[in-house]
This record gives sequence, C-alpha cells and structure tokens, in this order.
Amino acid sequence: MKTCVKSLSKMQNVENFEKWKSFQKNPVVVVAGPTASGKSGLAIELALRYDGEVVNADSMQVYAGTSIISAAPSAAEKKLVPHHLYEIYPPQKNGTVVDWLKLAVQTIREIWQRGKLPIVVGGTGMYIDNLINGTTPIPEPTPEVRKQVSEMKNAYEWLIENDGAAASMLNANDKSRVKRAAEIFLQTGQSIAEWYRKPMVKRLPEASFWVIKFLPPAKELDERCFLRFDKMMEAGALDEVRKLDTLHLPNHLPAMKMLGVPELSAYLHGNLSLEEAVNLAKLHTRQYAKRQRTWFRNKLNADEIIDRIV
RNA sequence: GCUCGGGUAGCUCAGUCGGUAGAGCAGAGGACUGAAAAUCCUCGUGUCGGCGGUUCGAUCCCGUCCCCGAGCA
Repeated sequence: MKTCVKSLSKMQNVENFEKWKSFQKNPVVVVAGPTASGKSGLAIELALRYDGEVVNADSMQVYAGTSIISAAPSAAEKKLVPHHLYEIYPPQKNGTVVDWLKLAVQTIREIWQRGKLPIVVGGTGMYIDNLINGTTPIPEPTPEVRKQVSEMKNAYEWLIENDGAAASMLNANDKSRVKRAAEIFLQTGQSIAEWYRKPMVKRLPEASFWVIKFLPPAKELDERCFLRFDKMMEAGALDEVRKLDTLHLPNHLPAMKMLGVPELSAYLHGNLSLEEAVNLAKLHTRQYAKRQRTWFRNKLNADEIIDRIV
C-alpha cells in the first residue's frame, strides 16, 4: 500500500483534522473526487490509521457482479478494513439517490455505535451533496404516475401547458429532469419549482463532515483512466460484461450504462472491434472524469483539497 | 500510363446555381436536489490540396501540377 502512504502525506491538514475529530461526537470523513484519482487508497489508509470503516458513495459500485468494470476496491483491499454498500443490489435494480441515502445513513449510524469512524468514499457528486446538505422531501411518485409520464409523447409541452414554472426552469431537451418535473406535478399538484423553494431536510443532521476532495490535473488523470481500463481488461472485464449480457437487461438500467458495458457489449455482439470498443470506453471514461471534475471543483466545499496525482 | 471519384475545422463529411463556408464527432468551459458512470447548456477563421487563368470578385468555372481511392491497361 505504498501509494496510500504517499496520499496521506499529501494531506496538508492532518493536525487540523485530528483536532477537529477529537471534538466531534459524530464525525464523518468524506473522500470525493473523479474516477481513478486515488480515493479508495486514501480511504483505506485513513481507516487503518483512525479506526474507520469505509462506506461506498458510488452509484455504480452498488451493483453486484460489476466490481471490475466499476473499479470497485479489490477483495484484498476490502479485507484490510470493513467496506460497506458495495455490490448490494442486483444489476436488475434501478437504484436512486434516496435508496442510497437511507442505507448510508443507517450504515454510518451503526459505525458510530461500534465506536468507529465512518469514511464515505465515492465519485457520485449528487449522493455526497445530498448526504451533506440534505434533500427536499418530495413525495415519491406512484407507479401509475410514472407510467403516465413515460407514455407522454412530449413531456415538455405537457409541462408548458400544466406547470409553466417548471417548464421555464428546465431545458426542453433535458429529458430526465423534464420527466421528473412532470411526475412531481402529477403526483403532488405542486410545481417542482415550488418544492425546491422549501427548506432542505438533512438525513443525517447529527453528523459533522470533514471533506477531502481530489482535483488532479486533467492530463495526468486521463492517463490513469486509460491505464486503468487496460488493467480492467486484463482482470477480466470482458467476462463480467459477458455475464451481464446474458441477463438480457433493458439498456436503460444503470448497470447497463456503466462505463465500458455498452462498448464491450457492442464488441460481443460484433458491432465493434475489440480495439474500437476499448478506445471508446476510454474516451467515455475521460469525458466522465471531466464532468466529475467540474462538479467537485464548483459544487463541493472541502476542508482539504488534493490537487496532485499521488 | 489512361479513365472515373475524391482532396473543405483535429476526424467523418455537407455546402456555396461564383459574393471568402457549416453539421456530427472530438476538444474547452458550464449546469446539476429521487436514472447522476445519468441528463443537458454554451463555444467553430479553416492558406475550402498547390500554382496559374477567366471575372469587379473564385473554395465553387477553366487549365495544370501534386496526393488518396476504384477501375482499365
């Protein structure tokens, strides 16, 4: 675990952190950052040093049978320290932020009860943001409402006619948000714009967070992403995708949209050469890392920023 | 060597009945509250292969040369 030692030494505020921790009743460490930036390694090192347990905050590593392609920690790494919320859902499930929040809150409280330090690690900005800052308590749409919206020919036009406030704050092409807004209006009779004006509710109000974020230089991170994908291929990523493929799941499911899955699956179906598939997967990984960088740079406040590859 | 296609943005190509050009992809930046590894927004000057000619004006027409592809020899 040589890299881990290096990454901890990159922390500038170890003393501040220790001081902070000693005063907190319910401390939570958050390790956030783009894919392949070294989060997992740092999390394990922190856990070893401060008697902690790792909690996954990655929207893909929750699905079973995807540990290679989703870049989840290896079995060996997981043995060093307790790891939670990895591979907890079957790939058929369409998990949501709120599903994760419920489990994360419960898991963190259990870790405190054991007298341990929870260390939340992940690259899914929205999950981390919602854990720290809370969510607006909007009632869940029923399956009937969902169906009604999914059958709409043009949900945005429907919004213009029925919920102008929502329509004006959304882009017509932003399908997932338009759908969500339509569902909320049908379900609650209130515009999502009104709901967003209400105060957020914290799911874990008793917690104090110490946030560490990785913001590595783009170029170096890209290289790491590419190298890592080659390693995934060596480790059997193709077999993992082949197994997923035999389940014949609808391709709108999160597990089917995981980086590398559509590409390698296209290769298995003869629609791409292996080289093309790998290159495309690398490209998409790079683009994803860029979106993550934007999110973490601009949206997540941190106590500690690690801006170098470790 | 001849014939036919092509040579236009980093890549694939569109287009200009002659008034110096535009899409997709890539790239850069940004958004982001129940699919978030999702979904979406903004940003395009490039000797229009070289050189001549015709023209007020050519990337577009003509000539010639170079390069790529296919066919014929």
